[in-house]
Amino acid sequence: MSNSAPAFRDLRFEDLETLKPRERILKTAITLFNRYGVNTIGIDQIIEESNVSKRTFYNYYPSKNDLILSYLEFWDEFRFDNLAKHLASLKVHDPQTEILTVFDALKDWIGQNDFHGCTFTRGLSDFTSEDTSLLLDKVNLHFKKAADFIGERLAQMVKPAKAKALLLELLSLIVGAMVVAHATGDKSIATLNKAIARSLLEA
Amino acid sequence: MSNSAPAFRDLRFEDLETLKPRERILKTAITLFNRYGVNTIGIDQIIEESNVSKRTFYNYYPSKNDLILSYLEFWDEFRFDNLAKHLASLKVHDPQTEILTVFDALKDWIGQNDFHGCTFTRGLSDFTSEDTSLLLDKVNLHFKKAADFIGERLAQMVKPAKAKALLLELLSLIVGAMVVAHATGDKSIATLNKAIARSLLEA
DNA sequence: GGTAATGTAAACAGATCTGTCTACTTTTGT
DNA sequence: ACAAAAGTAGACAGATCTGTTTACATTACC
Repeated sequence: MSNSAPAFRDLRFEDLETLKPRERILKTAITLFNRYGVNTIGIDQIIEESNVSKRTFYNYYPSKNDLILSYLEFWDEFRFDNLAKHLASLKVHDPQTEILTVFDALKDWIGQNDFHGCTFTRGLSDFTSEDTSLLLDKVNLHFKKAADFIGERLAQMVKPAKAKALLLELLSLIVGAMVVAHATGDKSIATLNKAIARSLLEA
Repeated sequence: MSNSAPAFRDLRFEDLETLKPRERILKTAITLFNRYGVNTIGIDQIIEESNVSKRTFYNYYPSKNDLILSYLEFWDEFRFDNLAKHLASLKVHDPQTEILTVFDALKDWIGQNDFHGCTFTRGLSDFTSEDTSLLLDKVNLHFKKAADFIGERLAQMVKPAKAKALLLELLSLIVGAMVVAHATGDKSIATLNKAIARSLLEA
């Protein structure tokens, strides 16, 4: 696992044939991994659907795990960039408002066409073997970044003991929304949970 | 996929060598599937760790999917039996109390040694191919049973429009607790979310 | 005690998967 | 224009996985 991810761009909406091989491979992986999971999708299928030769594939991604790593990096980057965009459009910047903005970003994430559950929640279960420990690290890092973002703002609002409970509750509202949206197809849960989060923060 | 599950017993705490081959296989599968997932665990590994010959394995479980099905049935049965046990010990039986009891059962489930996330939440992602559609059906049936249990009681408490939102919120609190407990290792989330559920139901 | 059921051990077939390698073609930069 | 870089096509090795089969041993039961 050695390659760095390509500069961020929204590969999801880019035409396959206009992309260079490397990004064409990644875009195909994003689609297939999201839909069927990293374990059931083989290299051969990604190679075929991205119209690339096997040699070219292994030139850019020396192993399948490298590709999965880039896939995780893509979504991590995408999600935090999206959050940053929402934050930038805020008029006020108090901690509570910023925390609640996470639920607006969440709404985008859930609402994307072809949403098949949270990549990172899934990763908690997918990367349990020794040769995927680096991938599990990436997953945990993503959760840590999210927890830190919220935790830092809670620290400005409430006492530490209260902050600890609130952090767990907020994380639960976030991932709960994703799983419920995935399982039921009902996307209103993001808005419902934002309201619950607000009432918790104002209590 | 043809075999029926063995009569319910808590195989999780039963000694391997005291069990008959069929249940020895299932117990091994429960342990390994929970920890590493159904996709990364092979038949050969289950056969070896359950001290059974390949022939015997295929005698009881004609295919790997049969075993996974029994595994799902085991947990479905276990969870609803556990809920029933909690319900039986209630003094009062109003709808709200019964709904909140789900969080007590959830606490047991999360608190089990070797908890590695929700079997059924994971199944939503694991069973995405054509030859696992029956397994996905089982997963969805489990969620439907849970949703029905809560939904029937909500119908006695609030108006339909309110019930729809409450159902999603409660399901989110349940699965959110499981994922957060899995990701962080902090099991207090079950109790925290029960309190949130209570305040939602009393609003 | 003898027969049928149930078990062990392990070779084998066939499919699939990751990753390597060879031979050839196209693109690109200067 | 021409050399280097990047690409295609695809055979192949080696590992792994599911499921079958053969040959033999043990257990259970009437």
